[in-house]
Amino acid sequence: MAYEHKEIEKKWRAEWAKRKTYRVENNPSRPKYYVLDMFPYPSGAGLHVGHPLGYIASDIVARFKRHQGFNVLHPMGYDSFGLPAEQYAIQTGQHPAKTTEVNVARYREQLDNIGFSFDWSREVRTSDPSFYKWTQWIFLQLFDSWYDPALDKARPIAELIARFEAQGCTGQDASVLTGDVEEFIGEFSAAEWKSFDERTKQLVLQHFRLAYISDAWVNWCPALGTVLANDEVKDGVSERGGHPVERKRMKQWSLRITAYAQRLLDGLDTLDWSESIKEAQRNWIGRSEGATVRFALTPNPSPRERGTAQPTWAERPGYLTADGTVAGKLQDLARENRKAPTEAEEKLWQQIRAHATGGRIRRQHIIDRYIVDFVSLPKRLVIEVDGSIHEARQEEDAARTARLKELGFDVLRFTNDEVMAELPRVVDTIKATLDARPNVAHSSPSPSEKGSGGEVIEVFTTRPDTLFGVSFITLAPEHELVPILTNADRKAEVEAYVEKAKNRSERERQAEVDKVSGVFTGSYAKHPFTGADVPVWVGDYVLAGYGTGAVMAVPGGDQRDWRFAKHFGLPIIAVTEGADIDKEADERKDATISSEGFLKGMKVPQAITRAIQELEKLGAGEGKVNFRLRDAAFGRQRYWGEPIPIYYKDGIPYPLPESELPLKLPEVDKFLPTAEGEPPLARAKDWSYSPLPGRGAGGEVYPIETTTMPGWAGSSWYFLRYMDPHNPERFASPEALNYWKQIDLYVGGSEHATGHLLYFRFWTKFLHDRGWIDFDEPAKKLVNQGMIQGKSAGLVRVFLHRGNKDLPKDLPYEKAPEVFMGFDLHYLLCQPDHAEYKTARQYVVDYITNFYNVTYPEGKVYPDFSVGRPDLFNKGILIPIECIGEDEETVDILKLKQNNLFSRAEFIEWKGRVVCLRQVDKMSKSRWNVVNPDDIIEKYGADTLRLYEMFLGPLEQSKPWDTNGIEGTFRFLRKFWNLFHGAGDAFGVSDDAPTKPELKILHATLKKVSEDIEKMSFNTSVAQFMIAVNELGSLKCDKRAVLEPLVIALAPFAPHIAEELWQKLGHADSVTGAPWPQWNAEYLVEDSFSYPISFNGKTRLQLEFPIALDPKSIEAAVLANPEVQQRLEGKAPKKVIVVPKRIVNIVV
RNA sequence: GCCCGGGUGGUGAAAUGGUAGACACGAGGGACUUAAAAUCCCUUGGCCGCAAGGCUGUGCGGGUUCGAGUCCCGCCCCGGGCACCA
Repeated sequence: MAYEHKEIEKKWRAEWAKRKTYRVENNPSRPKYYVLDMFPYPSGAGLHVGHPLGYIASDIVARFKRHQGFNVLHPMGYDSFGLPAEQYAIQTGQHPAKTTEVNVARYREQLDNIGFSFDWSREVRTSDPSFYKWTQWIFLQLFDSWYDPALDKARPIAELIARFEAQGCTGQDASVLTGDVEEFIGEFSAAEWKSFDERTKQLVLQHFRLAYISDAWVNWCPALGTVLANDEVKDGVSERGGHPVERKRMKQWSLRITAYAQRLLDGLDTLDWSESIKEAQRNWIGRSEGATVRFALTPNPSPRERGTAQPTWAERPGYLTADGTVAGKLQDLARENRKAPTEAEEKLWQQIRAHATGGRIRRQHIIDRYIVDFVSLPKRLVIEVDGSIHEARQEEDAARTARLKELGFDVLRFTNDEVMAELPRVVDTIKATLDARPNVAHSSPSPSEKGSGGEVIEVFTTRPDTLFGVSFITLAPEHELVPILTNADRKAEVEAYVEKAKNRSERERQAEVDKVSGVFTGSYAKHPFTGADVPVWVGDYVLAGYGTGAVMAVPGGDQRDWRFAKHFGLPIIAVTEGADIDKEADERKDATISSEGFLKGMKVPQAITRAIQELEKLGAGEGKVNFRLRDAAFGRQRYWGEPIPIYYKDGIPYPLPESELPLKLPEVDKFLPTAEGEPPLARAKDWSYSPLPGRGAGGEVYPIETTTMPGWAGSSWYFLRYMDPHNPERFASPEALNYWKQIDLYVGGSEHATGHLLYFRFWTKFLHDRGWIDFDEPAKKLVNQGMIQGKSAGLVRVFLHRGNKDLPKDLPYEKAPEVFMGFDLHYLLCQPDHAEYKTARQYVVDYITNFYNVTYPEGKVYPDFSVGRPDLFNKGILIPIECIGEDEETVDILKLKQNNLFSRAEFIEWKGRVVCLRQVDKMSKSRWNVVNPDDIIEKYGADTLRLYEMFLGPLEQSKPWDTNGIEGTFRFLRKFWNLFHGAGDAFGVSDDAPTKPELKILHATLKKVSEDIEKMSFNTSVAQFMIAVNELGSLKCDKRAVLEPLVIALAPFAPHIAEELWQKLGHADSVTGAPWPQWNAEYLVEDSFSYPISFNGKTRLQLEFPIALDPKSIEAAVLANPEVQQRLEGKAPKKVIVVPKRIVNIVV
């Protein structure tokens, strides 16, 4: 009987389903092993041969572990929320749930064809309400948590409230605010906390929650109509689709992943993950150690002192808004006022500062001769709260308002009563007014906006040891102090520069990295150590989003500062010994400090420590760790995602009660944003929540959040759901969580290095902190399978030159079909020196002339033509690979013409054929180079596909798909099958005792395969199986004692054929449950070893000696050998090295 | 620029510091067959040689070692990640 793969595989797929062979129970009495594949997104294109690579590898490990007696959890499911289904829905009106359903069915069918041991009873889908109920629940846990830096873990928000009630909020708590999006809300006492109203309290708490909403800089993608996470943006365009992305400030849900930065970094050391992934995460987290340094600002002499005319406010040094003549007196008064605010002022202040709106709001600020209650300097808006006394002073107030207007301020007035009675309305009015006003200072995304103390420029540096080399300070163009620090005479220049820098796209900025640009503000800051005046510049090499958006420039020690200094002729101070500062900055970290000051002569690390000490002594700075990691944007203006279970009351977000979960996706008429630009969920009818019974009937009704969660929400915790997938009470029971714990082996692509793999670790740590799980890393071991690439095929397009006056006017260009040629012909046309060049060119000219059937004036060569670029990634024309012949390069023109896009095309043959260029490329539907596993399975069977994908090379390595070698693995399976089938193809094995050589082959194979699976070196295990089959074949071995263990060993790789043979061997149960055959070293013992005898390391002959022979005797025997003697030519060897069971080397 | 990988026959690739190229594809030759498929055998890194054999060979240049694809130093090239990150 021949090896009939189709029948066998069909039979066993059905049998496995019937017997529930792969069903896994939670059984704490057995040792567990959890193997997981990264969640696939079920795309419409289906699986290609690259997808199963990792699944096959993990399936082999899962089956192997099962043979070894482990209870193996090996589930599969779908990350079924996502953009493609929604885009498709927008185009076709088809509900994404429906598309997803179809795609999932297709995936399932393809996966089933490959014979995986997935326990499908545990399948999960992120878009299933019974799943996303728990995604929403975890979100609510995040919302209900804050990060306690003292305990270094997340805690319930109730505990923060208790703390506020007991001790208020001290400066130390500021370190909780690690995100980049919110402003520090200031300190408050326990008494103050208690006096806050509900709304204020909620606003304050927003600044601490791990899931919070705020005005944030986001990556807005207009084409996709949504915001993107940092890892979804590459080189300024969206990773999916390549649409431009811009920075935009908008209300946004974020997750405070930054609180976990240090732990995410530290945890990497405990993980058995590939170094490249760990390195990518380290880069992404971007920890840098250094110091914060504060430079006090040096006021410029005022114009008045210089005897010039009364300046307008806008011309002043900005923050100095007071009239110099009365400033001193007013300052005292203002200070007093701040200490004793009226009740209304205090109430409003708490609201305003909690609101984080319109940049920083100052209170009791002096402007000209007046103390105003509140002011936003960047928005030039004054807010006054008038007591009853103002009624008698209306005239005076009018004069005051007029003066403020003259200075460029608008005044918003409220009465005490208004503030007390209608606070929300007052706040909303202020907000609306602020929002409507243009920003004079560009609002800074800097996390360091502290809002207290005197005016300073705060910088972050990793090299405080170079402080004595500071010769200027550079601010990012977006820095909030820029407009304030700009001197009147430089205003136009600075504004122009800022405007230009702001409008330059991220892409441009990256492209023009070597162009130095900047502008002097005219202001100076005080050096904290020397007291020297340091000029303040603006330069776009400083990024607003990192550190404080300002750097202390040390041109002697930092190459970027050096270039800036060189370009603008600023002083360059040598900071280190042996530096050649005329040529470049010295960035060495093992140097000795040479700049004048107390650090001189110290080594860099020592100087860093000392500098920080001194800064702290002066109160001018302190040691600080900075991270590049930003908080994760969590809201998407999209339909097809998990709804965020939040409702709004007075504009404040509140969690939906657990009993309301899952909050199901509502039906909408269209999957597009509303006319007002609201997300699609805003289209839903009755998208609101009423806490009282009788929803909508007399009870209060509150709007529900309209953004949805991003694609990575569900995948951040799905591995836990597989442990207990149908639990209606919890995301998974404690018993299941305690049994399965972490993933033992996680297999997937390295493209998830900084996205999924970081969020998934973050959520795990969070759930651990809140006591839901007792481990804080999700996956112990991670293996990245390489990509299987496609091979694109392309042709060269021929372009007829237009606009040539000599050409006949009636050439039918517009109607002309496209003309293509092969790459062999194109190559000739590019080689004017080639012998065939002229022939080839004339051939093409003749072809085209003939084809268009036109005649030309005598002596002219027409038509004039050019050809496309041969680079497929650029301008080459890709063609479907199905249209290529067996030789892998000749185009099958008839087949190609069946494709609509080419039906009218013409192909210029050369030497009877059209040759396409093949280029290794990403395998994707759009590149027409997809190889479908179903086709391979149809021809060779799933077992062959599985073996072949493993045989291709190391799992981690990327390689182009090539069916060249597949015959080899197919032949191997046939030979394996034939070992069990004697003459006449009848099944038959003998029960004779195996011979020594047979046992040796068997045990050598068992040893190699067992070890290789542990190492995930599958290509070498397949090779070993081939060796075994070849050798047993030549020995004509048909012994059960040899073949039966081999069936078990092969079962993880080729389960269908193994089951069939197992059954034929007389077993009623499945081979998957058979215990793994142990190899026995006894059978591998050799009696003798054939020693390579080398002279000076070059092997010359082989001599066989018994294993037991000691090195001394071997040496004697080798030297006694006539051939060796002959080679020695009578000379005595200098040295003889005998390595037992390895080699003999004679040194002459 | 920085940080990870990697570079071995015509191809995919093996190789605890110890006989480089296992295994497989492809190619060439042969057997069986009317023929094809299937199967089996031989050859297959390069160069020289009828042969025995010799020389050479793991991106390049050095080094360590009795012995280096493997370890060290300096380059080149390819793939991936990060990037005016202070």
